[in-house]
Amino acid sequence: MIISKTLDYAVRTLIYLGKQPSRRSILMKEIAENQKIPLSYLAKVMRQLVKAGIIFSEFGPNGGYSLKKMPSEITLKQVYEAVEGELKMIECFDTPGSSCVFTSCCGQADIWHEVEAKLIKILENITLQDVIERDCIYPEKVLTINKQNTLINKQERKNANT
Amino acid sequence: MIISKTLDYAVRTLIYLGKQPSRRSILMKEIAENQKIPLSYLAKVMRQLVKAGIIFSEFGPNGGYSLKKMPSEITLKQVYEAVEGELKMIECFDTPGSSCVFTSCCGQADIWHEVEAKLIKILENITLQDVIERDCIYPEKVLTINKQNTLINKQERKNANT
DNA sequence: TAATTTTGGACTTTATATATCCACGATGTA
DNA sequence: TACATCGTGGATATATAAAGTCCAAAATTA
Ligand code: SF4
Ligand code: SF4
Repeated sequence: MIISKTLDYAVRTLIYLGKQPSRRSILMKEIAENQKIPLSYLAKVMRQLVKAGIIFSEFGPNGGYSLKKMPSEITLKQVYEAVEGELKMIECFDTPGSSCVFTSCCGQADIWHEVEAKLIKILENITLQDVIERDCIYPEKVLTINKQNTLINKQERKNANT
Repeated sequence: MIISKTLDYAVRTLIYLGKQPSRRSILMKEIAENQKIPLSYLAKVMRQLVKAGIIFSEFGPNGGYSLKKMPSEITLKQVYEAVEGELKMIECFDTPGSSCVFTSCCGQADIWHEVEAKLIKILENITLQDVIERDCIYPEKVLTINKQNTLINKQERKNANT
């Protein structure tokens, strides 16, 4: 019942991205160095975050990562499930592979399900924005993007440069 | 963030003990067979429950285990901590050995601490009584003991037999 | 004393989390 | 096109923790 190192890495990465004053892409290498995360392991975590639709990745020179949503739209539940898979307190229910002989008659499973539901609700109500605001080094310029801009990125930078 | 097998064993054991109509001692072997738990592993779990003051153990013939408190006085938090140790979401705080470079400046730790506090509160508000009542085979006679009797056990049985 | 049952700890096995590696695919620049 | 940059994907290794086993010692009863 403890936050894994992997999840810690993921949250720190998102904090780092969320704190960027502009939406430029950040190199994985920069994150790894700044956050003291093994680069080759971070690569894996990043992939999971991309796959979950939380961050945005770009190849090649000037490539890197950026948030795909506003910090206030990213919940801890999303981040948790991006790296750990679906949040389940106990495996016996909703799990095809499991085969506990007591499944059909167990008060415990019910109870854990209720706890699970409450925990999920808690995590759904905490956003990356909340986490960043709690950070002691709170940047003056926090990333705030219009929903319309969510998918613009390199293009934006290109236009800005001309 | 999943209930370990060990905790599942512990709760099932307590349900089994709590369902006993009288306060007689139950053999570890009986629990292991009834609950399909490896005997030699269960032995370890029982020790932890004894150590935590949740159950009562007696040596020798007619020995075995029984609840030390009423089901309504045993919370899931107690059971959790009996087998898993103190419930902590994240290690960086309150842990002397830990040495995260960000400890002094991390919004994440704060947040997890809040989640931890909420989760603990939830687990403190669920008792073994609640779990047993949720069980589909709810015994007519549920174990209910006066607080005064908490420590009487074998003596009780002896008197009853004469 | 002998039988019974828990206790304590050392030990092994198995599973999971964490970390590493390298060849490949996508992109930008010249 | 050629080349440098940077993320992707999967295979593999290592470390750590969970789960399970075993046996001799201690406590109790008869
Ligand atoms: S005993 Fe109950 S809670 Fe435990 S695995 Fe079986 S069904 Fe689930
Ligand atoms: S980064 Fe923050 S939450 Fe993570 S271990 Fe360090 S202090 Fe704790």
